[in-house]
Amino acid sequence: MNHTRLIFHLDMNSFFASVEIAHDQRLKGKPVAIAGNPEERKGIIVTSSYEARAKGVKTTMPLWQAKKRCPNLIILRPNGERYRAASKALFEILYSYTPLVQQVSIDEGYLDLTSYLYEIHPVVLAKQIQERVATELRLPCSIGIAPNKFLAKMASDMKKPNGITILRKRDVQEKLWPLPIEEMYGIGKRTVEKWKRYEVHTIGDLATADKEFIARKFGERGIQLQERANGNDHRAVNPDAYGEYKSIGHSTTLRADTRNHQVIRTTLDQLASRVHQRLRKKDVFARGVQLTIRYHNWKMITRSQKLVNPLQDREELLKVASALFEKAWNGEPVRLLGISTYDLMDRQFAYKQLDLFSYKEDQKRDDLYQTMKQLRERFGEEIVRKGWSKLEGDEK
DNA sequence: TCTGGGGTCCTAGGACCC
DNA sequence: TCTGGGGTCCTAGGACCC
Repeated sequence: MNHTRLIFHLDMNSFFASVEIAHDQRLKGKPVAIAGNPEERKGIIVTSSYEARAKGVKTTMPLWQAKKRCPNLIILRPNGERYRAASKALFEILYSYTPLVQQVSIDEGYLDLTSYLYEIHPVVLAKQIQERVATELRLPCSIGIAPNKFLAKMASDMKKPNGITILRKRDVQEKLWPLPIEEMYGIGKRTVEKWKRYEVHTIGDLATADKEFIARKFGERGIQLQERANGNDHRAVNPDAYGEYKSIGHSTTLRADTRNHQVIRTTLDQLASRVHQRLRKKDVFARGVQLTIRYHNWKMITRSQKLVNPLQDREELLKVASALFEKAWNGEPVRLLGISTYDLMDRQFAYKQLDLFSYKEDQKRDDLYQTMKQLRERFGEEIVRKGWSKLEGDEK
């Protein structure tokens, strides 16, 4: 039951920038950043090389600000195709070690290598993987080695680039606890202040705080974080988690804030098309639709709707999303629009559901037919017909 | 000259049912 | 003549991550 596991977390170092450098060696050693097009108001840093970071370039920073900090910054547009190809090659390498690989994003994944535990030293194994990624793909990565996912994740973050870090349960107190609370995976900018208000400044503070107190102030989530701060995490490496989407959606920032119905209609139309294409590609149906509006002042609202019958059809999706928009829009200029689908199900389940639905409709018709028949038998055709037309007339 | 786009998970409140 | 409590589903918002 209580077996020791061997979990790796592999994290690519500045993935997009590294792929570009691997593709064009002349970029090596230079400050490189990947960023969107400022003309379309998408000019933010997606990622950057370590040379750029050294100059103060940071992810999500507006491009103009990055240029100010690093005037000789080499800026490239994202090349999704190229990154997906590199990612595919990376995971093929990982799968050659074990089928127990859980991809968590394009450039990051967990491996359950427990079966190697007494065969080979974990660090030797990690070096081997790192070497292969470096020689076959010309890409750097960091690997965290631990008995569970949380510790492996924290470990891979400790040495970058090209790091290998072991974090055993017995190392937690010495290596994990001194870290500031903001470095804890799962605690973000928004809650750091709250934690600090309660004198929780380090991961160690969180680990050793009174459990009742944590539960009272931070709820279930707080307790979960405290468990992890103590090095406990029982989540399994789940190879199927990636790709089993819970939602599929697209959103886009408009070139300019707008109240223009035509622009909004066109945008929703395009978003519906993109979402529809992906639903079809995965061959899934959705039982829920969510619409997102971000206003000129960055205020964001969402409106969602559950559906009786699962949909995949583009027109239906557009209809639901448009209706949600009309209901939600306060008339102020819109900055961003998004359409997302959720409660997804495979085709065969969707059809079962549709069949069931039409079955119910049929059932209702049958019931009505039976009732009418009985009425006719009791009161005669003429009376029933009059009653029926009176009813219909009353409705108008 | 502000601030992208893809997701997951959690919480809180209201409706509704028993 | 004052008003329980639990469970489930749905919606909206928000935190967080890459």
